[in-house]
Amino acid sequence: MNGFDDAYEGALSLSARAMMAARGGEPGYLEGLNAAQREAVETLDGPVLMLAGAGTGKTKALTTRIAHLIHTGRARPNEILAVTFTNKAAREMKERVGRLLGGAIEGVPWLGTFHSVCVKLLRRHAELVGLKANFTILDTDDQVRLLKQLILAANMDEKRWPARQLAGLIDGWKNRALTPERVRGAETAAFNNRGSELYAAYQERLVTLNAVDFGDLLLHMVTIFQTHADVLAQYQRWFRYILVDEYQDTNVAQYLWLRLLAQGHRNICCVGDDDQSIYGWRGAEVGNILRFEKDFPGAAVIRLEQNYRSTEHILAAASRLISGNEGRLGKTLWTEARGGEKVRLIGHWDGEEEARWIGEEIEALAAGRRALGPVRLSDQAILVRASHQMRAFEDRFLSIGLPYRVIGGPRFYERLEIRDAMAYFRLAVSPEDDLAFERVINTPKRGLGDKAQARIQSLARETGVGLLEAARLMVAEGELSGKAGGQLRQFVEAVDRWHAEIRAASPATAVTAAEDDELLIEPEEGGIAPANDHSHVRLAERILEESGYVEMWLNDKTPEAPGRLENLKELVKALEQFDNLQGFLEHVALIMDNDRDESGDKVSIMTLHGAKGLEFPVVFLPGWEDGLFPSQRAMDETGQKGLEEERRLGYVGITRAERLCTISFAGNRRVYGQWQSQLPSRFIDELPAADVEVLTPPGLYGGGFGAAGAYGGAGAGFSGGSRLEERAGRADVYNSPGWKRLQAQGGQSAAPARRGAQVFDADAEDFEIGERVFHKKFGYGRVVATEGDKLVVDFEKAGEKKLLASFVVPAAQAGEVPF
DNA sequence: CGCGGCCCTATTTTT
DNA sequence: TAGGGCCGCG
Repeated sequence: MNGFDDAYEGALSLSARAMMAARGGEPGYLEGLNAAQREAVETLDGPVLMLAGAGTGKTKALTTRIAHLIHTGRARPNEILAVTFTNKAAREMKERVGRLLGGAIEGVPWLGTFHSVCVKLLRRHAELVGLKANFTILDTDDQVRLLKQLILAANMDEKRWPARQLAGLIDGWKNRALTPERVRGAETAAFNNRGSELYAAYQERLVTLNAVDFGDLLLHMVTIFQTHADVLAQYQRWFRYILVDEYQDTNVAQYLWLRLLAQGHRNICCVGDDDQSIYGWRGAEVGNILRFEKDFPGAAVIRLEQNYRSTEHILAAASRLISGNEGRLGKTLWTEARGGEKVRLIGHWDGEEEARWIGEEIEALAAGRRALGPVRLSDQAILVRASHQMRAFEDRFLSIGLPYRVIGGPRFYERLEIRDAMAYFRLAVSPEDDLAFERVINTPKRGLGDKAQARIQSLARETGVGLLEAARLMVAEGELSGKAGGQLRQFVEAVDRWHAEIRAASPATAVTAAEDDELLIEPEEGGIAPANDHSHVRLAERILEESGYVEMWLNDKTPEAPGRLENLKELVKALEQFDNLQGFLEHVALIMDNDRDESGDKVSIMTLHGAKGLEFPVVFLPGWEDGLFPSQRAMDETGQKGLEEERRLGYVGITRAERLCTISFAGNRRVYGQWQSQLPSRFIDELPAADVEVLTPPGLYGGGFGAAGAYGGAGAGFSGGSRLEERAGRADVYNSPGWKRLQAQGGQSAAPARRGAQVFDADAEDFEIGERVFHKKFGYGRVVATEGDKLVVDFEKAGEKKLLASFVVPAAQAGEVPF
């Protein structure tokens, strides 16, 4: 996991071949760039917006730009800040920059995720937000546990007001750079009127615990920059050139952070593609990219439009689909590639059949029984909208013995046993880490149940010390009887022992104080471990042994236990690459990577979101059915905006394919255990007929997909107009019992229901706070707040939801509604 | 404290 | 349908 740092270092010290390969006085790395890429590389000063369509070589442009900045002497490596969203992207960039530069370069660029860069900065300035430099970073799990405590402390029903929901709310605020004081208006009323209050309490608690959550990493830095001009000035001077990857995914906090850093020299280069913005639901603001030119007047806007990935048909289908969105910056992707397969479209009777067909198709491709010639399994991918769709494929592939790999899923560092082990390590490093204490005090069971823990808690509160100290007091006073008392004593002693050992090994763990004018810290991630005696690895093993944790799993006879022990071994092994436990914990908090073995010839199954940035020769896009894709929920919650994001998701999906893209849908699908008839996705209607080949499955059900008629007759007529009527008119071509049933049942399926709801063309201002309303799916509730065209409604059954006013009717009218 | 049964809910996910 | 969380019993 840390290998890339070593690779990076290694690459930097390689021979300077790439740079020496100058031709006509030009550095060799400029060769092979097209005109636009070259412009993006050579326009070094001032703001640059690089609009890079899918498959247009943006990483190449970005990394070459970094190399060019360094090579031309424009900046020293460590004066360059390059931020990405994922560790994977950061790693890839590091490798490629290293390869480009070759020669002996002094220092390395600050190249990492927003979060990892922020941690390093925040450690230097922690005291400015009331933290100590060694603060811990909580993950979602810790966060939720903490919030749960606060909700209970506020005397709220944790069932009606789930901590997860509050976590989401707070996350959203942090994404928008809202500190508790800054939450205002209707939003203060969120979460049973206690939202901002609980948020404030949570922040206080975090400071007490000397902890931050992921959102805080950015938020605290923005706060520091906004309130300490000297600190900001220092970094503005230091980071002379800034590069940002996937700019369309930045949220408000990240945007502010970047703007603050760049506003002096304005040497900022943002790379993004508004058409690939698919993370709006977690706070990303496409607006950031759309208004770049306003924020940075005089910005050079460079479009990367030549696609090197896909066939012309695939590109044409994707382009047509995305053209349905409004407010795009607009790009026209083109390719020199001619010919190739059309996008294939096929309908199936149900989800199982779809999985069966795709399985057979994959095998046929692998065996070379298709026009493309043999395609390895690892060159084929299935991209689904929602992870539950994966199951049908897994079931099918298991039964036919087709090797597959699910990408995504539960991550290594999120596993129970890993989190437990980490909590032990955390406690050993920082005995005052109360959250870690809570997590492991009774794991394995030590007879220290709720009652004993409550007593420790209250003693800690009374005396104002941490939990471990309180536990020590209780032991000293002999307040806990018999077995539990002995166990607690042993626990405290063990932690003391581990901690003493760590201190002996590295007495000066304190982060060096910040110098005023110079950044002495090195940007690279910790963990390049030379003279590493591995004593911390042995300590970690002992911690897991002495705590009884390993034994606990040895004694466990559930089928998962052996796997968990394996994982623990793997965890300990990962430690070898670090100097000490502290370094490991630091690193791991941010690298929640889940690279699993990418070896083996297997089909990949993943979500569309997970596929962003990847490419495959052959791509299957199943489940293109209205309500599933586009997702009903996305449309309910954010209306047109949501639909457009879904469309971008479709665009991302199609553009992953290099040579063959197959879209499919099923007429019937089991949803929450109930059979539902489905309508083909509206996005299918938006594909260009000339680039699509409609496959009719022989002998399965009559007629196949109605597109044959549609394309032949109506042509472009599928967009616009009354879709409902059109679909009804086409019902004869959906010649399947499922679709017939749909007709008979009218409002039973998702699509007609949606239209039913839309009968009420209401604006948010038509509703009053406190008004009782009815929603088709969520039932009755009261309006808590209005926000633009949206309402925040506290539903009796469903809890609080934010949705478009048009999906809700006054409760009084609900009786008259023809649902 | 552990287990069995009941109830409830049910995208997308990175750091 | 299915999995997770919670409660109550032994």
